Amino acid sequence: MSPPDSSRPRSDKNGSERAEHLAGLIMALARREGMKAGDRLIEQRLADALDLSRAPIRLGLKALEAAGLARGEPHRGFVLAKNPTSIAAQPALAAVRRNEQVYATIAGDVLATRLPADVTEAELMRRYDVTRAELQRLLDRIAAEGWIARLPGYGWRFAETVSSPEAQAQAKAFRAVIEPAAIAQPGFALTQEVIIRLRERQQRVFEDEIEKMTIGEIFQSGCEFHEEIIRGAGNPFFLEALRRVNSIRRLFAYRSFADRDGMRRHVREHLRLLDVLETRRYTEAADLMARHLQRPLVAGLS
Amino acid sequence: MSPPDSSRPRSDKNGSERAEHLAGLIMALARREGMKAGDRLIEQRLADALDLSRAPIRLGLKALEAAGLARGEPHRGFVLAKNPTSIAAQPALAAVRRNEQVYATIAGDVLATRLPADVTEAELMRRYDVTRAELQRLLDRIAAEGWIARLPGYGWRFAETVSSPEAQAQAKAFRAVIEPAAIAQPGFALTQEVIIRLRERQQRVFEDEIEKMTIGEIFQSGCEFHEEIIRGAGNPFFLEALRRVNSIRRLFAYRSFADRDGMRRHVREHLRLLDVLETRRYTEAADLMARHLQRPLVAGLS
DNA sequence: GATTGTTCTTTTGTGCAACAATATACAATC
DNA sequence: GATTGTATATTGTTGCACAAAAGAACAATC
Repeated sequence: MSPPDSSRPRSDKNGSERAEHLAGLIMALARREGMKAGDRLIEQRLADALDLSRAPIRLGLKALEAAGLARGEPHRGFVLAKNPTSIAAQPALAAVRRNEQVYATIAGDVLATRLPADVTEAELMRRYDVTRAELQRLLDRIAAEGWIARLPGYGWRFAETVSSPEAQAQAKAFRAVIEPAAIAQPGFALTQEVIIRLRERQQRVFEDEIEKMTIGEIFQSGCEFHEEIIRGAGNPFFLEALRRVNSIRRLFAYRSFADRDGMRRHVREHLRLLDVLETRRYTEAADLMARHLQRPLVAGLS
Repeated sequence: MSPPDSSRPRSDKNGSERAEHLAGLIMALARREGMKAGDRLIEQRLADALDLSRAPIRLGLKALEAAGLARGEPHRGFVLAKNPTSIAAQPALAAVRRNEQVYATIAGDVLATRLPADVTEAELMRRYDVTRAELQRLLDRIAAEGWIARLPGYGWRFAETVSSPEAQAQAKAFRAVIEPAAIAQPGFALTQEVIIRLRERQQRVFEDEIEKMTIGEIFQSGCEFHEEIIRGAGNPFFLEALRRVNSIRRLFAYRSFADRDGMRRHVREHLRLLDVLETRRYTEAADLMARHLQRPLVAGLS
């Protein structure tokens, strides 16, 4: 119909989009693990932690070096050049992949119901100007996160879980059921190591990182905390259910504002919960969790 | 390595695999709806119910006619030729699609841990002798059901939810938490129509169909019952969580034997539950549900 | 007025071949 | 002994042309 519009260049000439992405993953990991400047970045260890092999890790490391965040000597591997900070604060890695942007745009459009519940791939390809392959990866990811599903014929349907305005309250109600229940499960237990690791991380956040973290990171850290706790039930169904809720809550998170004080209080509750869990008073812990989840707090943040 | 084995014929000459599949869907629907011989099969209505358009429905109807299960007059549409019975009992439609078999085989292999947790697509293609496209559809479906997930690099990883031997008990524990809790949610409500429809269906199963149904069908009917109930909470997170558990329980179901008496008792409990729900005694209903779910019963059947 | 028959358009799946990314194994180096 | 460097095999992705499936609109029939 319209003139054969010279479509957007197939692949922009930034050679190393993937590499920068990997670099970001590595930095995020280093951050979570509380690594400091000077710590070694051991390929195999990173590979294991990220469920990859050394080849892609190495790409990421080279990108980190190019960005000045790591230093490498031949045969001696790489070393962190700076204390890892928020990725968002690293302009050198700011080449957020195009797909991320499209993802975010779609998420925004769905949340604002600017998209119909049922859509076809072709529609989306036109609307967001992506290739079929790119779109399919996106859709697969979204499907895995549980907010879109294939229709039997053509097209996809967004889950009501996202499109509805009450979704946030519903997510909260759901968590208020499963999280305390998980803790109250007969076999519930957390190893000392896990508790220590969680406490360290929360403490770090509490003491000096809250100010430097983005909303997304704070949210992520909260999710990981709760998921680690619920994992203690030893029942993957609880964990998986929580993961799904969280992946949807993440969509809302970007809209919520940063209330650093509220967050501090929130993290303090996490620490308190850990204390109770450590002494194995699980009934009490379940109770505490229930109250923790009821607190109003920052919209959408727990 | 081995001689270039003349691979399996691309597409066996059964022209209408898809059509038979659609026919099966239509019969299953007719069955669920309690239709009888002589009832009209209205294209648009079927299309709406199956989330498809009339084109594929029509294919299915023609296949049904070819199989002698429906009769069609020009310009007068199709009519059920026989009371719809178990699809398994319809040899004419027995051309279960090859993919179903592969699916079942994979499921079996995973349950019996004959497969490693991490697999690559190429491995699976070789092992089950399917094309890439076929395999991808299967994997997508399995991923949607939640028991496999893509790894960041190559390959896929089966969820521990399936591979572990305690999965069944864990599914039960999880349901015992969410189902009663859903009923106990503040806004819980079921419309009279839903209750009536459910009661009808359960009654039908109870009175004369249990004997004729396959394990899979009985299981399916149970799932639908519970899902319909939980939907009353108006919170899609509960519903979705239950759906996921059920799609995994379905894998186990095929291994369990048929205890028709246990099932009768089971269905009777469903009917009792409906009575309580009808009078809006939700606390009591939640209780009843909790007990219903605790009952040992047939392995894997609730 | 509802339903079916027919036709046309749009959308999606498929197979292939070149290409890119990842994994693996082993040698080299600290 | 652990870690990095390198080479090679394996695996997955992309774009394209073509085939098949699904959807939509409207006429024909009951």
